[in-house]
Amino acid sequence: MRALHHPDLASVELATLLNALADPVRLQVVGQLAAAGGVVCGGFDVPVSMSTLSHHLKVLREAGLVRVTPQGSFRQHELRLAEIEEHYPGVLPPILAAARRGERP
Amino acid sequence: MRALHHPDLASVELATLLNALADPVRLQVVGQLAAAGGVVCGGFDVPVSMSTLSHHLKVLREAGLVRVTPQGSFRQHELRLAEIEEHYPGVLPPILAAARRGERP
DNA sequence: ACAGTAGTTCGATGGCTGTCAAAGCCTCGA
DNA sequence: TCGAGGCTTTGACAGCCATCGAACTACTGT
Repeated sequence: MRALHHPDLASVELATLLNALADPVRLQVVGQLAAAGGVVCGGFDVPVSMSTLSHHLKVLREAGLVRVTPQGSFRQHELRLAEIEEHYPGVLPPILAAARRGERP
Repeated sequence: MRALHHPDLASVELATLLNALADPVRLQVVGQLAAAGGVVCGGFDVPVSMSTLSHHLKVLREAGLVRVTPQGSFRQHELRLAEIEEHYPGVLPPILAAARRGERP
């Protein structure tokens, strides 16, 4: 499999990070990642096709928001909370809280 | 002049708010608004044309981020900090801080 | 009334983006 | 080795978006 690049948070623009979060589907994804402690793999509950979900996960990864680690034929996704907190302190937690508050089916 | 609509923050989606902030120019604008206490009118220091700036200010206004009040032939822009804080507590301040930290000419 | 200044809107354009189905990889288990 | 499951990539497409110059509106001062 390909290299699976994760950018250094220092090289990620704030606008890029916010842009990655500025989509309802991706907001749902990070919300579920935060709720599940990052253990979820492809079992996300989102209203899009598999290929579209894959695209969104790629956007999140390239924005430095999630780390993807292949484990067998699965892939584990987790939020890079600590690193983000280091470079953009205080930015992510309130957004996660608002996202969690905002999804009630 | 037209009605100059300002949305109720309760009807603004989180994704909309983040999307309004997910642009370098608009991030600069809100950064300067935060720094200047919201008194600036059209004296923004941004690398785009007047019409483009006007477009960005419209996006920010329709996302509930700024309030625009016509004063004579000028227009005063200010952040709706308190209202945003009420509906999305803790979201804006860290972003403003990061934006301020991120612009050094 | 007139000219000037502040700002918006229009029309056009090129680029980016979210979406899907279909085809392609990897990895595991039989 | 073969098949199946899990995920990615490709190709295509429609819609949105940032950008500009030019035309337009609105207000002020003379």
